[in-house]
Parts: sequence; structure tokens; C-alpha cells
Amino acid sequence: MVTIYDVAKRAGVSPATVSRVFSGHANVAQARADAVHEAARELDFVPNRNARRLRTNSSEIIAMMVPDIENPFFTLMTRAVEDVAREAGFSVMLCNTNEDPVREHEYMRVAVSEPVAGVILVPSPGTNLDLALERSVPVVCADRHALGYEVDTVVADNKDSSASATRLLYDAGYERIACVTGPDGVETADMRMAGWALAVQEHTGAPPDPCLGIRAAYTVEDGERAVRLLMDLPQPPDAIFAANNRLGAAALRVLNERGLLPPTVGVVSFGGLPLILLAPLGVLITHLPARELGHQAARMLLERINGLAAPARSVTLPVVVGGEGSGIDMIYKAQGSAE
Amino acid sequence: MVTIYDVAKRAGVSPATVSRVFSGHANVAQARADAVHEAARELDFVPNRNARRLRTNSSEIIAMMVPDIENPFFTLMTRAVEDVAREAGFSVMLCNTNEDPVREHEYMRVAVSEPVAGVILVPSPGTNLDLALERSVPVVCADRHALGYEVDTVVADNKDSSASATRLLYDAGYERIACVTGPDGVETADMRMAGWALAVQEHTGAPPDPCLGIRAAYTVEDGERAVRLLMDLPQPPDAIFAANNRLGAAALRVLNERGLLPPTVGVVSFGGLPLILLAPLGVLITHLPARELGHQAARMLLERINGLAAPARSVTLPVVVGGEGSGIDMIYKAQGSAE
DNA sequence: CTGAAAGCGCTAACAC
DNA sequence: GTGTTAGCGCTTTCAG
Repeated sequence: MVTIYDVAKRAGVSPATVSRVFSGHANVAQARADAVHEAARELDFVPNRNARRLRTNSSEIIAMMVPDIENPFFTLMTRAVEDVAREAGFSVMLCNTNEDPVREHEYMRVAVSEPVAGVILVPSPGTNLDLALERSVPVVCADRHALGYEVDTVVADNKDSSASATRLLYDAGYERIACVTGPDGVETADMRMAGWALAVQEHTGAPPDPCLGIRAAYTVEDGERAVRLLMDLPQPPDAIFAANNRLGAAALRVLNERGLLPPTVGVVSFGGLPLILLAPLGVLITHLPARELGHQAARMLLERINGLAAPARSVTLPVVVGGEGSGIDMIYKAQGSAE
Repeated sequence: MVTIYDVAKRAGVSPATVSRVFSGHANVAQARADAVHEAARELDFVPNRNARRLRTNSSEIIAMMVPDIENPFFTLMTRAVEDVAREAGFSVMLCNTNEDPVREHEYMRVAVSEPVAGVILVPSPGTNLDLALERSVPVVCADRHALGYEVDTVVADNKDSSASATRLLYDAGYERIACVTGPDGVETADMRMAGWALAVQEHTGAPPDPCLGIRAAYTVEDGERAVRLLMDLPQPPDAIFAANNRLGAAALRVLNERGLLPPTVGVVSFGGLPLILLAPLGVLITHLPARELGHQAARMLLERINGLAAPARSVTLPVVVGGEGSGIDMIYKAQGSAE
């Protein structure tokens, strides 16, 4: 393996000079810097990052922990994180927490012992950040808050936009609107259900019928189970507010089985369905700002990595509802692969 | 930061013993090992991986380089890699090459200087593996071969199954079948087009009309452009063989615009469309073994990381076509999120 | 089975 | 500006 010593010898300078040249921020005479670069090229020198990291106790790796890497929403967010990370010279280590605090914590252990420069996390209900915080590894939460911790967080405006989306169903003439949402304690699930409940209360003057608000894992399979339950009710709903893209797909699949596709039964999918046409259907989609969530989270993390010491910040990204180019759209007008 | 020295002092042993306990494979008396573990727990000791890596010159990171992390096909593959990597104690660094050799090479540089334990790569036409090979970082290629290199590779049986899929369109009564495939030089694009051409030749006794075989980037946008070209032909096709999921979606979108959805114009999408119902349509889907590709690639890489020195292996995963549970299925029967 | 000691390749004081 | 030097925390001979 070729080291700075080899390069130094060949370039006729000291190892320190080589180090200075490669670590950037240091004054080296132009002539010597050139000599170093030339020697390095000739020797095909690649700096050893582990040695550097051991010395500086830092890395250029960001850990990105998401509940489900196969969900296009998180994929898009990850992609956005990767884009800004790369530009700043960081790599992204991807971790699939599976919405499981144990697994998440396991990953946190390796992240901390790495140590990574920072972590971007979509927290689960049982998230534990102690390990990272003790060792002052910067953490920013995306999409949801971490319960009991004060860290930078960026989320979407879940409650208000859920209420707006639900109102759209009322506007379209539906009267008995159900809600399928995610697991208890998952912030997005809770907030979106709260938004739905709010809109129902506004419209009917009473809290929603408890049978109409139902929970499922954020998966198509479990969503189908839940939607079947809903449609088997003595008084089934005439519209469904689905709190994420998986549940939206589940609703459509079940309704399809029963010949009740929209507009027979109304559907709003909170979060984009994969880019594909469903032209005959009138499904309402709200576009979550997945990309912006990722960008913002990455930017905030980079600030922290660079030493920013301000108190925890919390930003809520707006989800404009209704109108062209806004948050809610007919599916066949949907742009972008999956928000 | 707490080090093995702190732990050693507290446990009343030497640093070497602590190291032996944590690096596993070493004989330490049970009593001392217990003492070490206890001390480590009390001190909340986490081994510093950079120090270890510097010493051993190895890491537990696998670089996974894919052309488009937002494509569910690659996402699923990545997920499969992550699953087997995790089990073996490895983390996955995700790299989005964007089908761009320059960007790919850039990532290869950081992978090599990391150094990562190995890399799993979906190569582009211009892939250059010299950097990794010189430094004997194991590489396995997935989904495509790397031109000009002898490395472990796992691919799907693209040509034969494309031919079979095309035959299915003939069987369904279509007569003038077009093909939209990916960029020239991208192996999957070339092989799938070759399979289509083979089936056409078989059926018509002549090579396909060159106008009917068209290329596009593997994106929905560019696919739409290509399909429009096809449908604007003086003699437009009555069926389309789309060589990947993006192009399949593109075909459906364009046909939808023109009121020509299947079965008016036949469509086969080579590679699963995202899980969503399209019941009224009769789209043929072939399911690519994305998960198996990932598993297999990861397993082969792990073998190399563990020192296997056999000559390069090449495995082709079968894509059984036709029949229940096989490669081709009606979309509304599709299982799995996106193969 | 265990400890002492020598680095892995690099950076960062510190002198010059 | 540049060279010298002392480690970063860990693994690994080598003795005992």
C-alpha cells in the first residue's frame, strides 16, 4: 500500500506536506504542491481514510435510517439526502429499521461506533437516541419527531393537510368517510387521523364514529385487511381517507375486488401512488414533500456536523391543498415517481 | 472516549485481553472474559471501528452501486443485499450512479479509499473496475455484466424470457409487435431487445421492421417520447414489448392518452409495475427476480470477502415464463411490491 | 492463556 | 512555509 511517506520521498518533501496537500486547508508552496500531486499520480496514491478518521475522529458518512426502504416515499427522501450529501463530500449508509426499535438501536450502535458524521432518522414509536446524543453524534429526525428528544426535526404538515384532503371528499358529495391510518404511536399515523377526525367533526358537528377510524401496519397486506373490515361494516363508509401510499393502494385493491372503485366509493391517498395511470378512477392524491423533507434534513444535519450549536429546530413543510400544482391532484395528473 | 485501556484497567486485565474478548476469535479464560464484559458495560464501551480498521485494513461496509435508487427494481435488490449483509455483520453504503460512468467512478474512488469490504455494482456501459481490482477489493456485478472484466456476475435470463414474453403477445393474437428498450450498450436493454427480435423473426420469418425497435433512457419521460414515436408511425404497432418497468409505465400512459389501452393495443412490461391494481387492463408482466439477484450477489460477495479465490463465476437466474407462480402473470394478480 | 510493545497511515502541534 | 514528532485506539506478534 502506498502511503504519504512514499509520496513524500518521491516528491522530495516531508510527509506532513503531503498530508497538507491532501487535506486541503493548509498553505503549501505551489511548486511543492505540484510535485506532490505528480508523485501521487505516479504512485497511484489513494489516502487511507481509516487512518485519517482515526486521527481526526470523524468520518464523511451519514447514516440514513428509514422504516421501509421499499416505500417510494422513503426512497425519494433518501435520494434527496444522497444528493446533498454527495455534493458536500459525504456518503450515505442506508439502514432499514423496519419500524422496529430494536433493529433501529442495533443500527445506532454501529453508527456510533463507526462513528458516522451524523444520522438522519425516521423515528419509530420506541426510538432511543441516547447512544448518539451521549457521544454527540448529530441527529436530525425526518418525517416524524422523536418522542422525548430535542433534536432538529423536519416534518410535513400532516394534520392540516389531512383535514383539507378529507374536506375535499365532503365537497365531492361523500358523506360517510372512513380513515385507515398507521400504527398507534407513529406520528404521521396519529396526526393524519387527527386531521381526518377534525374535518369530520367540522362537517357533521360530532366526533367520527369510532368504527370508521381504523389502524393497520403501513403495508398493503395489512391495509387490505383493515379496509375489508371497514367495508364489511353494517353501515360501510362511502369514502376512505388512506393515511399513506401503501394504505391507499390497499384501499384501491379491496374496492376493486368488490367493484366499488371510485367514484362509487371515494378515495384519497395521502402520499403519492407510484407513477402509473389509473385514468378511469377519480382517486385523490396528496403529494407529500418527500424530496424537500430529505433536502432539508440533510442541510440541517450538515450544519450540525459543521458545528452549529443552536437549540433544536423544528421545521414543518407545508402541504398546499387544492388547485393546480398544489398538494392535491387527480392521480392521472400526478407528476414525479412517488411522493 | 472510553478505550480498551479504560476497560482493561477496570477489569484488571491487559488491553490485549480486552481486544481479544471483543474481536472474538481468541482464547480468554471465562472469568476474565466476564470481567471484561462487565467493565465494558459499566463504562458503556463501544469499540472504535476506525482504529480496528486501520490495524486490520478492512471494513464491514459493502458499497452498493445502482443506476437509479428510485426504481423499485433496484430498491428491492438493494433491500435483499442489505438483508444478507446485515446478517453477516456488514453495513451497506448506497450509491446512486445515475447510469453515469463518471459518477460511478467517483464512487469507486471513495469505495476504494474507504476501503469497503466489497462492492456490488450494476454496471453501466462505461464501467471501469481497474481501481477496485488493482487494490483487490472484491466486486460482483448484478443485473448486468461489466464489459471487459472477469468478475462474479449474476443476471436474469433476459433474452430467453423476453422472447417468451413476446410470443405471448403473438399467442394473444397481436401481429405487429414493437419494442421499447433501454440505451444502446446497456446489457439488459440489448438482451431484451434481442429476445424480442428473436421471437419476431421466429413468428414472421423475417427480422423485425427496424422502425419497431426503439431505444429510450430507462425513464418514464423518455419512454413516453419513444412510445409516441412508435404510435405515430404510418403503420403503428398493435402491441408493445416494454423492456423494463419504467418503459412499461410509459407505454401505458401514452396508450391511455390515446384511448388505446390494452387489450386494444397489447402491452408486456418486462419487470413488475408497482403494486397497484389495473384490473380493467390486460397488461402482461414478467417478474424479474430482483430479490434473488440481490441475495445471490451478496452471498457471492461475502464468499469473496472471506477469501474465496476461484475464477469468476457467472450465474443466470431463470425467469420462468407462463403458468401460475411463474414469470409472467396478469398484473392484477401481481404479488410483491415491484419486481 | 496473558501481557508488553510495536506499529497501521495519517494529522496537528510545535519548532524552525 | 515546512519538517519533526507524537500519538489516535486497536490488533498482533512475541515472550513468558
